[in-house]
Amino acid sequence: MNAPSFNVHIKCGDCPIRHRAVCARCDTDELEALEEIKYYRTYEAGQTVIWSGDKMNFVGSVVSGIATLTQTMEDGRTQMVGLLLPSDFVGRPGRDGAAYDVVAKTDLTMCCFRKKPFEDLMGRTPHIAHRLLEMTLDELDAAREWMLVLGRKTAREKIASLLAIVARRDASLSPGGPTDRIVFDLPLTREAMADYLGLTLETVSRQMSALKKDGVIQLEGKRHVTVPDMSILMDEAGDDSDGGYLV
Amino acid sequence: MNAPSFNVHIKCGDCPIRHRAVCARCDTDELEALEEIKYYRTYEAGQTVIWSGDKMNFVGSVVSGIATLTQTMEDGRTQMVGLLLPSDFVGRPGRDGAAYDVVAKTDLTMCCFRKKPFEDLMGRTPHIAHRLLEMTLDELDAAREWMLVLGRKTAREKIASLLAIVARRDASLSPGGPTDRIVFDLPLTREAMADYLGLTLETVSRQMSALKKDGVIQLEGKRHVTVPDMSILMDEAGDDSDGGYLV
DNA sequence: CGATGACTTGACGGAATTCAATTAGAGTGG
DNA sequence: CCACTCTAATTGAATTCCGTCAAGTCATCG
Repeated sequence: MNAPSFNVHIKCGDCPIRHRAVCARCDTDELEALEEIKYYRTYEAGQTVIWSGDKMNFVGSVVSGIATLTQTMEDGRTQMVGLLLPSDFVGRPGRDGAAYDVVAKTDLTMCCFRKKPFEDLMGRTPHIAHRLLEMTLDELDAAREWMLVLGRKTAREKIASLLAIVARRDASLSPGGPTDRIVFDLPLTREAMADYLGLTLETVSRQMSALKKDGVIQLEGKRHVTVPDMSILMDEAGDDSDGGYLV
Repeated sequence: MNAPSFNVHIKCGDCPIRHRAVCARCDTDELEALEEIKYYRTYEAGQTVIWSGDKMNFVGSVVSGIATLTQTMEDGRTQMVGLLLPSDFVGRPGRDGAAYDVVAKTDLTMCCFRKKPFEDLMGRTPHIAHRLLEMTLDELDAAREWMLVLGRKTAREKIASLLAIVARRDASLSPGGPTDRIVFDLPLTREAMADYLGLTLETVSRQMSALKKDGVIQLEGKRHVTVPDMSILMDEAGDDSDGGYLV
């Protein structure tokens, strides 16, 4: 088991998630205080960042890479309950134990703060507390959106919903009008998709094939997806065309 | 359609949810400021408190009664995404539109604040902001617990999980050791249970009958439930025996 | 007493899981 | 470069659980 490494360091001013993370509203002084107590960690794809039930002695933000939040039942059934993308916050101020497993799905860089100093700083810095509240409310909305997906959508709609989320996120990062074709790489294996969607990986595979056959998506290799017409995909997802979405 | 009524008034000091709601950490001065801007509303069972998409001009706490938070797809499929019990907070500071329908399931009393004054007060009152963050984090945990239920549990486990939650809540309010039999009234119709669990009402009914036949629960009438042995119910729910739970 | 709403029960069909076999692709080493 | 291995993914066949449709019960209320 390979340990996380600590060799990186970035100035907050140069940080790629500066304007989206928990520090987004901080002024120069506040950033300096954060700079004092922060440190970086990197994890390799597949490494577990935090085990459910373990004591958490740090909180932090995802700087780059993707991680998942999952719950597991005794008999091994697992459900992903969150997808952590750059700028997302990990950990809960005011609680010691971790409630979920956090697993790096790609190589991952985290900006960490020891919990106690961070909590103290948060007490003195309303900008941080306020931004964290805002982010937590967004996550709660995302979780509730996902409850509709898990509870009421068919397998085909679930797959389309997931693809739509990933497609949207990528579209927001790259240029091109809303009617343009969207191309992206799935950051998740079929198994991880299944864990997110409350399906088996076989069902995921079958529905991916079906969406491909029906021309809703095109596939090159297993992971490279092209969406020729986003509105058709949204239709398949069963959403009213706008949809307030994850992250 | 009968309008909500406004005729109640309670002093914050005498309020039954004083120590659990968003005002829980407020000192006397802060309570006075809240007292200034608050007002009560009551709704009858069945009334819709807020329509999804409507402009929200107030936020507030449930004082007594039960309400639900639901999402609906165009074709009518609905999923409950939250159960609002006394002390729970409704509304989102910093956002205008409501994201979900809020429906009173019993007669309901709410302690309301007009949104703008509340937001201003929150900016000046870290105790309120901090408590709201804490409550939102709890709700996020509850939503994620529920994602496991929706995504991975069988119909029987879902029913058992819901009964366990209601039983626990009632047990925490009334005396009796943890091994004692627990007796309570279901606050939800079969249909509301189905909406919560991502099932049909027929399946709910069948599984209730099955749990009754197997002696996991006893039923008098449709709603009055006795749990002879809580650990058996927990077993049926598929949880590891402790479980961090809703509310 | 009929009407209404909440709930139960049965029969059937279909969607998703389970079990199992096969294929594709990436990486290793002779 | 070509076997060989390992993991990820696809595909098929059988099974099962849950949803759909339909009928019927029970309690409450005007």
